Amino acid sequence: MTAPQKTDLRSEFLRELSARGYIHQCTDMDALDSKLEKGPISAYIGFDCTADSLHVGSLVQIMLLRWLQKTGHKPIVLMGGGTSKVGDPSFKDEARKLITEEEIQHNMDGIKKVFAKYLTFGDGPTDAVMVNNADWLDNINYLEFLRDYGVHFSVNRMLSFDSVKLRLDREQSLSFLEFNYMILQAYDFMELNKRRDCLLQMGGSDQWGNIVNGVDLTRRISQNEVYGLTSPLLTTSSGVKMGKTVGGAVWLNEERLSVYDFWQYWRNTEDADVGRFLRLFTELSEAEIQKLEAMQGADINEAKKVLATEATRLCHGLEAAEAAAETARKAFEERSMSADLPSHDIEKPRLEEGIPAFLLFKEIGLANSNSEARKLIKGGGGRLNDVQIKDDSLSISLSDLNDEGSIKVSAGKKRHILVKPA
RNA sequence: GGAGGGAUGCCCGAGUGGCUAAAGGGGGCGGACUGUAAAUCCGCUGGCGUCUGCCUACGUUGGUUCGAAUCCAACUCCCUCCA
Repeated sequence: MTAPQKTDLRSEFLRELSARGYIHQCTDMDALDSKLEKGPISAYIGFDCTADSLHVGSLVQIMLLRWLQKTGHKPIVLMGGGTSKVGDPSFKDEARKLITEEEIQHNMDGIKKVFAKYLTFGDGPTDAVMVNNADWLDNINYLEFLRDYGVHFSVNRMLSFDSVKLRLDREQSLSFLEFNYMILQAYDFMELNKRRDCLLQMGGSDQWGNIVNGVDLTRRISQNEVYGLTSPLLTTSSGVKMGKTVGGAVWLNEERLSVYDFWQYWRNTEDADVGRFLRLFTELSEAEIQKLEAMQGADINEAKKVLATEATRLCHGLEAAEAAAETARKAFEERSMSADLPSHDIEKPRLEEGIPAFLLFKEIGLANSNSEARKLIKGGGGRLNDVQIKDDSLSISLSDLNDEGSIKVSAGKKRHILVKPA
């Protein structure tokens, strides 16, 4: 494993990645650098299709592919249609339903929409392509596979990888099934090298062992030299995994998370993370970033707004990003109503009658249960048109409509929903 | 195959017959302070629109008991050691 050496990198791709903090480890930095310099190469990253959208946790990987394309190379998005069919190996909690073919197809369609925002797909030399490992994994014959490929895997060597060493040191069990995951992923790489002349696999640092196995297998079977590159595992400065908020994961699909909420996620970045996130999640130049991250005290809020708008622009487009920024500006800086806050329609007759506050909070998604809504309100976190309410059963009706013709319902200071009669 | 240990709420982890919706911590949510930040302090953290009430919950199923997370039996899964 070679540590990143930012000094003598020549290819645009690696220079950019290195400067922006995307690189954790690389199997052979120098050789990869020269390959990249000689001409366009194909590189891939694998994604599971266990949900119909990706979230912020996969964003670094997506950005890697985007930079790859931007610097003149060809991204391959590998969907784990084959591996997703196997499902989670540990059935410890409860026998979870296996995902059906239809669900996998549905999820792939959703994920495809995400990638369409970040990459340009097509048939051109640097156009991205999407492939599915079910195409070659589905019909593998066990014995044949073992004889052809199993012989190339040394258990001794596989045991030496950090990913499993930790498990072994802690004396926790490592199932044989997990070993096969590693082998299947290695096979993917070899297959992509054969089919599409793919030279590089990227992924999170947790994928290192799997990637290295793919590099080795490809060398043994095809006598081709391929490379692996991993990105660091991202946490916030407070040590929290990225991408979780009140509503759950920070999804990249608009159907799963509104553009406004996506913008808010970045706006709420911790001070200490601003520079790092600007490099990873926007395409601003180093000079601009240095200017932004140098801001001190309350000024750094301006940098956070830039971060939010830039990151949102990549995912949802400039127009939507700026609209979200404007909505937030009105909501937080003018403390005024904005018609663009997420809204929820309630049938007019019900509003005429009046709805108890806690039921309304539950219904519009500001609380997950009636009790939670009651506790929220009793704890002072419920607001009606910016006025704190203390009675959890307070009847909310048409008489609470404000000048804009809606009712602004808030949980805490940051989550607002406009209730509109319909 | 044999011996021993274990399974507790979102996570970690206490609890060995009633005082247990279950200590403590983490995480999360809300409040105060701020800058829509961090740190700090405070509150909340299974569900149920009638609430000194009901329901659900300590791996699963059954049993003992007035009463079980706690005792017994069988089962499932995990770990350690031996073969």
